[in-house]
Amino acid sequence: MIRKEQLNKMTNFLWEIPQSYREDMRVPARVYATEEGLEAILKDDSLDQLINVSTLPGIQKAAIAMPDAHQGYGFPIGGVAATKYPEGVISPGGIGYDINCGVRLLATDADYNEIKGEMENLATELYNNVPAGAGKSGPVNLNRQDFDRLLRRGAEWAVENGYGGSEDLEYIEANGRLDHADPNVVSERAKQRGQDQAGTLGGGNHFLEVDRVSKIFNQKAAQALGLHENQVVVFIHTGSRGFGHQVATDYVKKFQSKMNEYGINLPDRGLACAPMDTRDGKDYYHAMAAGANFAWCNRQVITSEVRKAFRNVLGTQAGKIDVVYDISHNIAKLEVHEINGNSEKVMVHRKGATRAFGPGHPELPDAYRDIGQPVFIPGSMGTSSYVLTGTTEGMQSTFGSTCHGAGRNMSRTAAKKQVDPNKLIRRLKEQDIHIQAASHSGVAEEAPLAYKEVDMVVETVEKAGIAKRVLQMHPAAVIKG
DNA sequence: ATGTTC
Repeated sequence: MIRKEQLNKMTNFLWEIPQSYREDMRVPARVYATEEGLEAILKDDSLDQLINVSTLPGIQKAAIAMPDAHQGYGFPIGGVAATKYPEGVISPGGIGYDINCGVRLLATDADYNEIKGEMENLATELYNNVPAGAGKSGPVNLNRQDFDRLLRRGAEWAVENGYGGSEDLEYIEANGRLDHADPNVVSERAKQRGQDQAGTLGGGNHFLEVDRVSKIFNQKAAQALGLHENQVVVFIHTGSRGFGHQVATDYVKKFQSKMNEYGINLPDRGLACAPMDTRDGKDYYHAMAAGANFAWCNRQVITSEVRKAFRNVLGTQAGKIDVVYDISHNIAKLEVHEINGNSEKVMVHRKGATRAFGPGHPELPDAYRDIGQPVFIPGSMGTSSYVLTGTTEGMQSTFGSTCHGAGRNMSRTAAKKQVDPNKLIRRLKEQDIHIQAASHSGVAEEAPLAYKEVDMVVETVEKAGIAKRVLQMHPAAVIKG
């Protein structure tokens, strides 16, 4: 395992393992962390994994880890790797098994103090409207032809079928649809698992949360996002469910058996990949795009169910519920970035990392062009969450990326041993936080003590200059799998 | 993350 002495301190918030550290490194490995944050990251294998990532064919500039980094499959969670297009590789392990896991924020017109008394009813109604937990099916159940159409069209499919309005699409990364999604390169098994899963939350760290805006750091940005203090907002964290998981499983297995054929030799099987200019590489990208589209559709269907639940409990009091934005933190995107003074096309793998484009980027909605891309950073269950925006500096240093959450610092097994879920639920209720969960052991696994301090993670990315705080939110109702 | 070990 790598030790602190082997890292060069570049700034108070950035550390580097030079390319000379190991012969097979193609670029340096960099980690954003405070001194204290680094100690936590060094406790698991995430930086050794980051060094392995730096050996990927075609990797550009650096393998990058965020302050919420922890050990994952092959690649660390909280990592960014950009590979040169088209001769570099694409790797399912650099994207994650939950393809296009991401976070969507909705803004209601309600004031927290006015609807506080309805929060428990709202939690129950949301829980009843949005199936939570592993293996649950949702309101959408499609035949194969319609499901293929959903995979091609993403969030658009949901809107066309009565889940939300077309104005929602403008406020989703990539407008909720990646081109080139191809159902023909997705296994039958993946389609079977996914065809009744749109509109479901899933388990693990996924959640549906009602929050109040508790503190504003940047008034101008908050205003552009349509957010103000004490406003009730809704936070949705989920991904592509069993569908994306099966796509990832299929291609990891396929690539692992063909690494010799591609002539690629890597230090960890979890890095299995294919050159983007091969049939296999293209097929995975097109399958991943289908997974991404499924996840956007999922969050769009859930949005529509949330609107229904609010109407059922509050009538017109909730007002119009708008999509603020929808970000992806497990995805690879073909983007143009400046590398050594040249504009280069790269496949930016973000695994547990959020795209954070700076002000002026053409892909941002008009209303957000001047403030930069909104970024949503959830804390652990029952703690606060943050809205940030991307920066110009981040475009240079991290391919326009930042962190994605608090990041675990304890295993699920260890958390289960230490936490009594009923006690935790009671304690949170005393703080006016209402939990509705499908699984009590899931609640224990997600206890705040199993996570790093989100405030520390957010402070690190802000001080490092790769994202800027806009506001803080505080939970009032939490739906968990 | 995941029909939580095809």
